[in-house]
Amino acid sequence: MDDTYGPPASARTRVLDAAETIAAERGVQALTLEAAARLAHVSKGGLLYHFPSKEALLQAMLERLAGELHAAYDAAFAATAPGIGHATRAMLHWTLSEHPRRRERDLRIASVLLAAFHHDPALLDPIRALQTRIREMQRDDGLPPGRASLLAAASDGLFMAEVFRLHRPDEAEMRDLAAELNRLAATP
Amino acid sequence: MDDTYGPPASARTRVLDAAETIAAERGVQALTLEAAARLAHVSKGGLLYHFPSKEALLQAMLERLAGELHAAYDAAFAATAPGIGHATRAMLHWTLSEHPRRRERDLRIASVLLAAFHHDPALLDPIRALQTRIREMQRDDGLPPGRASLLAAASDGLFMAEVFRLHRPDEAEMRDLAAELNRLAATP
DNA sequence: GGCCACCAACCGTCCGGCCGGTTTGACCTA
DNA sequence: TAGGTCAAACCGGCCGGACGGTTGGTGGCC
Repeated sequence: MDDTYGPPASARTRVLDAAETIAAERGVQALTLEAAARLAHVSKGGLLYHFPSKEALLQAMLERLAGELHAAYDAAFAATAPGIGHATRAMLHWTLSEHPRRRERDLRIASVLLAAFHHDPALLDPIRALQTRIREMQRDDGLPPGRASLLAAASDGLFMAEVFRLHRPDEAEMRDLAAELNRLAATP
Repeated sequence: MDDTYGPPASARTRVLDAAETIAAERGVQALTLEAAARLAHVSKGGLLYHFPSKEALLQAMLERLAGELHAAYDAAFAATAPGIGHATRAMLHWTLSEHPRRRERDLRIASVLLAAFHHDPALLDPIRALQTRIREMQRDDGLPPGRASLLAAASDGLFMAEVFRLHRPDEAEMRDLAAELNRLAATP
């Protein structure tokens, strides 16, 4: 979110933030143009000035999200020690990162994905592109065949548990799981 | 689906099948009471005779699905050789099974989950119960700590790629991935 | 006759999208 | 610097359609 101080956020940004907040806190079906406009302190007409249709709004949300995720992965890659499993360890570093609002972050991502997918599955294309890019970087990672795929799938699975509010590992289980993941990402 | 021959399917069953078909083929937002009734050759009033609300319909879909999945897991467990990682190998056997319509099966499950979740996340409780049961069986599986969790997450991740129509491994990648999964499910 | 299964027309609500305004502020010109 | 111009940004009421749910029936079978 645009939580930096300084000039007040533009109406466009406020609408995007509001839409994400509604989807995350009240669910996909609560995300209507009127609700987003109201939370962003913009009239419905004003919202439609920036996003001529609901699909345009969702598309903009997805593009912004995909941009952030690309940048986050690149940062994780740069901050990860080179060597065997570089791209894979970077991916795990990002998914397992313990910053305090990890849960909120995942919930926000999940809500945007669900809202967009509900309207039109094709809207997820920017996310598919990110996934493809990471898979390509993993290809020459020096890990045994199937290993990178397995770890990517596991990472996706943890995320899915968040998306659908399924079983979330407790702290101890998470620690063991993370250790196993990291071990497999560095063992040829 | 109820594709056995014999007495014609009851209206109730036809409606459940129709609802699943619509969700799978045309997406969650196309699943309306009218559409389901039409496809099932039942009037809207007739549908509401069996399912007094949309929520009741979705709940029935979920319960039927959860029942099938419980039975499928039990069958897989019985068909799996005992020993280290029994419950985990059974889980993998089911998710990786190569029966010809695996893709359709996953798509159908995904659609039901999405439709129910969209209406009310609490409707997924029967699925959560199944997941909890499998986790409990895995607890005393004789695998190193974190291993069962990892493999369960990977299994979920493969399923999530299907749910959101994301990257699906090609045949070669799938073979390597399956080999790696099975190896890890049998190695202490 | 009476009940079960089903029908078809209808209703109220909500939501996406449109439209005719109105304010704001940047830029020009004399 | 006062006045004028114009477009970008924004307003809020309205409409049409779709969807979930209701109601008053109707035919067949025990």
